Amino acid sequence: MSVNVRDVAALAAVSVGTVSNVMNHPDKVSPITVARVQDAIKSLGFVRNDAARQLRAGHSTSLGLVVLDAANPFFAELARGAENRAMEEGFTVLVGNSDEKPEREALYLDLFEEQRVHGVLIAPFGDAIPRLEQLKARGTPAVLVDRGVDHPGFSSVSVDDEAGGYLAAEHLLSIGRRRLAFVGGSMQLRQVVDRLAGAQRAVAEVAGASLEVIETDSLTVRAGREAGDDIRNRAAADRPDAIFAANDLLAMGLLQALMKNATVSVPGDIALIGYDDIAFAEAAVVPLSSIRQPSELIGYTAVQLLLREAEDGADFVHEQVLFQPELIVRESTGGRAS
Amino acid sequence: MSVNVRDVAALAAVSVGTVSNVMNHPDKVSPITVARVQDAIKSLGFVRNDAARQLRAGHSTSLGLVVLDAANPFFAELARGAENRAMEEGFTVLVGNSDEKPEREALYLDLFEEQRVHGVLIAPFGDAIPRLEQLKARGTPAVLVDRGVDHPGFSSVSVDDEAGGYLAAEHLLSIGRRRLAFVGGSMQLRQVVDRLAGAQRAVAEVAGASLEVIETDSLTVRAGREAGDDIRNRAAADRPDAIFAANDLLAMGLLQALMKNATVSVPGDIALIGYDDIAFAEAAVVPLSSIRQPSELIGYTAVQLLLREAEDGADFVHEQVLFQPELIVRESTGGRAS
DNA sequence: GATCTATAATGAATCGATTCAACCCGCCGA
DNA sequence: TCGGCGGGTTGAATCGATTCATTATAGATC
Repeated sequence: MSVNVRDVAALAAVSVGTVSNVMNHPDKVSPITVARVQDAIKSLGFVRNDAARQLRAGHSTSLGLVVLDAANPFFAELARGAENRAMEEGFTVLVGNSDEKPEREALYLDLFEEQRVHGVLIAPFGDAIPRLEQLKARGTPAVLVDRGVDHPGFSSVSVDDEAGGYLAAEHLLSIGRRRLAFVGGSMQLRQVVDRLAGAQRAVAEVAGASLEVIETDSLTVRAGREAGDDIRNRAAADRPDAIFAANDLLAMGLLQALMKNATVSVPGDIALIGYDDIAFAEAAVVPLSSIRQPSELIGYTAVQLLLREAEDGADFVHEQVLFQPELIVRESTGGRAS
Repeated sequence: MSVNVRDVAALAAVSVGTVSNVMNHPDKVSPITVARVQDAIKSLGFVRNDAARQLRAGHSTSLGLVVLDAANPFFAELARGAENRAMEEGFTVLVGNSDEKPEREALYLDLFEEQRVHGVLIAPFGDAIPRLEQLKARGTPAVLVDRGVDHPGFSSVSVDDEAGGYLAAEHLLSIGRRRLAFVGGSMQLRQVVDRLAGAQRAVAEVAGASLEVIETDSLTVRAGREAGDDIRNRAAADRPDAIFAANDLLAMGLLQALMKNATVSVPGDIALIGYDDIAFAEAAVVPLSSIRQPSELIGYTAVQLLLREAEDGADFVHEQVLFQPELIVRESTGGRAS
């Protein structure tokens, strides 16, 4: 049925080794032969079998990437950055969506391991470190993205979430708000915990300021809407006067829910700031203040580190890259329209 | 270095064939042996090599999906639907991003073919049919998504774009607008052409109505912003009084650009309707009217068809599934706030 | 002409899981 | 006692590209 190197070799009247060389080391083959083999390939419609190639090579030319939510533009951009860098080196990126579920995360890691991927990028949920240790022990390096590690055994590329949380809360305080709320979850996500910690630090510095913590089950528009409904249904006096949402999806959901029936005005009654600065934040009902992260750069850099580690092997020095977040002020916290 | 079936067989004191059977046909092996082999697998940390498996099997257990823009939530949802159905049958989905570029599209199709994927789902750009014919001839079935085909050789799952375009334009006309503009591109995309055709049909039915066509180079927020800047910079009298954008990303970009410096009011000066009804449309500066498509269902159904075709082989009857679009009215065309 | 070098080309061995024809062995029925 | 049956198990053959030690050829040098 399918055409293989042997068929090509026969038609071009050369050996299989030569066909292989034409595809992988054309400089080792005379130009005339190259041409003849390529003609044969074309006329037979030969497509090389990657499985056989991989089997021999011992590992694939793919990288695995596990994200928390593929529908979140932040991760879409991160993935794009990763893909770009990978493609420059001839690698492919397989994207798996954990949906913040440990079992799905595990499933993709298993899959990637069976595929003998060159390495794994992961935005981990909960404590995936033991599993990653296992991978590493079997020769598959891993880099954590969007999440720092104290663990010296792994490289990571992330943004200083504590600093970002501080920036956000400090900004809310600077515009005179005192009864802040933090909306986010799950608390299994380090990003969320760190952003909250930063916010708490900022609040502690200002006398009379408080920070209520409203935990959500995920970082989605839906979860934001639910939290927003709860807040809207409170007596006006019990509502916070500012909300820091752990990401922009939550913030968008909050925004929709709060403004329903014109119950709450943003930023009048409640100032709102998100996190990630996704493209849609600027186009929101009330353009959303946010904390910008270099999403594409994170992916790009992570692949860089991963490939270096795969190359250098055991004597690779793990690196913890930490980018700094940036405050973007828009109308949702009283900034002028852009 | 790596552990293989032979090692497992040795430790469990059975043959390699038995190890394989434990993994693939446990019913053919006595319970005691199964247990012994599984112990050996666990204690050695054996992970089966998918490349070897695939080589023997002749094809992988993956499906390829080529989308026009992975950052577009419409395709993110479509991919999720596809993944869900695929996972139910034990398949994996590899997602490739063509970015509306023929060469990237070709690259991913090549890649998928080398990987011997079970089948391909594709939202094609331009005329990919010949290439798909080639794939099919070599045994890889393909299903077109988000795009109908007259071609009987392929299944397709799409939404009636002509009807959707008609719905959108008719709605704009029904609220009294007469000087419509269609913003979209590239015209190599059948979706865009069909939506435009539907709009033209609606406009032709109303005396005194006109439709200007403003072509963009892609269906992105950026392209929308550029088109919006152009329109904003026109003399007020030369601006259309309603715009139908070929998708929501364009519409969001248009919205941002038009409202800059409060130059143009939406829907006052210009009514605006998008297409796809992505989650962010509802949360836009001015909540966006749109044409809703069952994105997740499209992906789900497409995988369904693809797997059936892969199963049945040559005697499979190709099916053209056509969903109907739905008009969603919001403030950007004067609908009441929800 | 003999010797050496550089360049091309060869093809058997290899990667690891799966398959399948052959085999083993205990047991039943004749 | 023997043939037959069938659940378990075996292990060589297989998938297809790549590698590498070996061989062949042409050209250069003395």
